[in-house]
Order: sequence, then structure tokens, then C-alpha cells
Amino acid sequence: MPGSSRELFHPDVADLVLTDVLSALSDPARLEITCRLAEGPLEVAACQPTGADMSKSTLSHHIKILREAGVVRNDPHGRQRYVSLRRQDLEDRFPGLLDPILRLAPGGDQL
Amino acid sequence: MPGSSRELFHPDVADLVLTDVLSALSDPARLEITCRLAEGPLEVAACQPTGADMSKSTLSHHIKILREAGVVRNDPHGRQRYVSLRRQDLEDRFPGLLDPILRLAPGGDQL
DNA sequence: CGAATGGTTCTATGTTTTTCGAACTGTTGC
DNA sequence: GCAACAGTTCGAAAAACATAGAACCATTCG
Repeated sequence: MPGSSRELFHPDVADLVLTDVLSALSDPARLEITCRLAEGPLEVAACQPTGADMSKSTLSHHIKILREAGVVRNDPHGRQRYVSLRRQDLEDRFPGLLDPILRLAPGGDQL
Repeated sequence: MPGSSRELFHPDVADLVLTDVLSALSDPARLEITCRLAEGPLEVAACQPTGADMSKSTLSHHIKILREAGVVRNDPHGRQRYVSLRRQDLEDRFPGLLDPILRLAPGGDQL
């Protein structure tokens, strides 16, 4: 039965906390993941930052931090998962916050 | 001989790192200090977040984190010190970053 | 000079974060 | 069913961070 996968917790828009978002984005690896997701959803494995050689448990951990801060969604999709940026939710809760950060991030100049 | 006080290190504008700034601002106490400084320089003791009862060594530590990230200056002024927001420097290095954060911070709606 | 003041730095302690391997869960396809 | 696959979760160890007291330093003022 497809679609019955394990759903992970995602905080409600109203519950997002600014310092949690900033904290989530203050790690270089997580910031890069976030920038990459600005171009569209990715499978977990494809979120792996360039050059960074992290274990899959570490990568999963970073995505968890981003998810719990409300920065990304993580939804099951067949045997894998799609990670996507909660762009509109972030814009609703923290208008004008995300765009400058994405633009200013090390590899975010192709926006 | 006034003015010969101990000068602390302040990173050059070009050396500021985005993740360091985000990390510095991701702590509630430091974010509040930063917001308060948006209205003008303050003596160190006056930076103390409302309600938070932190020791002066802890307060000094937080201001140090902000200073080393390039968010604030800390200059001697007689027997005390003035802490000030490096607003223009941040704007030069990370245009458009600070204003939304200050505006969205818990007590930053009086801007 | 000597005491008080405003802050920094040092040292130590407890907490949080980061990282990884190993074990586990759900899904696909033979 | 069973092996392979994509990820999460658990457990542990190392690193980083927060906090506070004590010591210290520079400045002012009597």
C-alpha cells in the first residue's frame, strides 16, 4: 500500500521560532543543503554537500535539525524520501528572512 | 592618559562569515542584545537582556561572541565600554540580511 | 595613594552538539 | 518470501558551548 510510509513530524507554521531557524542555518553543511533545495526538492542522498564526506546518519541528522526548525519538509516517496524547502511557510512566518540568506550564502549567487 | 585603554579585536568587514553571524544571532539572549543595540550604543551592563539574570562574565561572553562574529563593536569609553551595532559594516558585507532579522525578532517590532 | 567601579579573562563544570557505526524500518523487485 | 535499497533511530565518544565564580586590569574619584 503505497503512501502509508512513516510520516515525520513537521512543526506548524505558527510554531516556528526565529532563533531555531537561524541556528539551523548557522551550520555550513545545513546552509548548503538549504541553498540546494531552493532549486527544488531532492532525495536525501542528493542533499549531501559537495566535497563533504559525511555518513548517512550524519546527513540524516542535519536534515532532522532543518526539519524540526521548520526549514524543510521530509516526505516519503516510494522507497526514498523527498526533502523540500518550506519556502512559502517561512515567507509567511518570517517575511523577507530567507531570500537574503540564500542569496548571501557561499554558493547562493546563482539565484 | 585617557583613550589608551585596551582595544579588543574586531574582524575586518571582508572577513565576516555568514554562518558565524547567523550562529551569533541564533541565541535568544544575543539576538535581544543585538535588537537593543539597533537603537544606539549601550554600556555593557545595559545590554543585559530583560528578565534574564546572567552573571557579568556570561554577559561579557555573549558580547564577545557577537564581537568576534562582527556583529558589534566594543570600544573603551572612560571606565566603561560602549557596545555598538556594526550596522553599516554588516550591510556592506551582507546587504539586506540584518534588517529582516531585527524586524522579526521577538521584541523588534518597534522599528 | 587607595577604594570603588566596569568589564575582561581564567578555570572549571555541566550541557548540548556533532559525528559515526550498528541496528532497525519500510519499500521495491525478483 | 527474500535480498537490496533508502533512510531513520539508537548508542557512544569527542568536541563545542554556556554559565558562573574568582582573579585580574584599567579608570575614576576621594
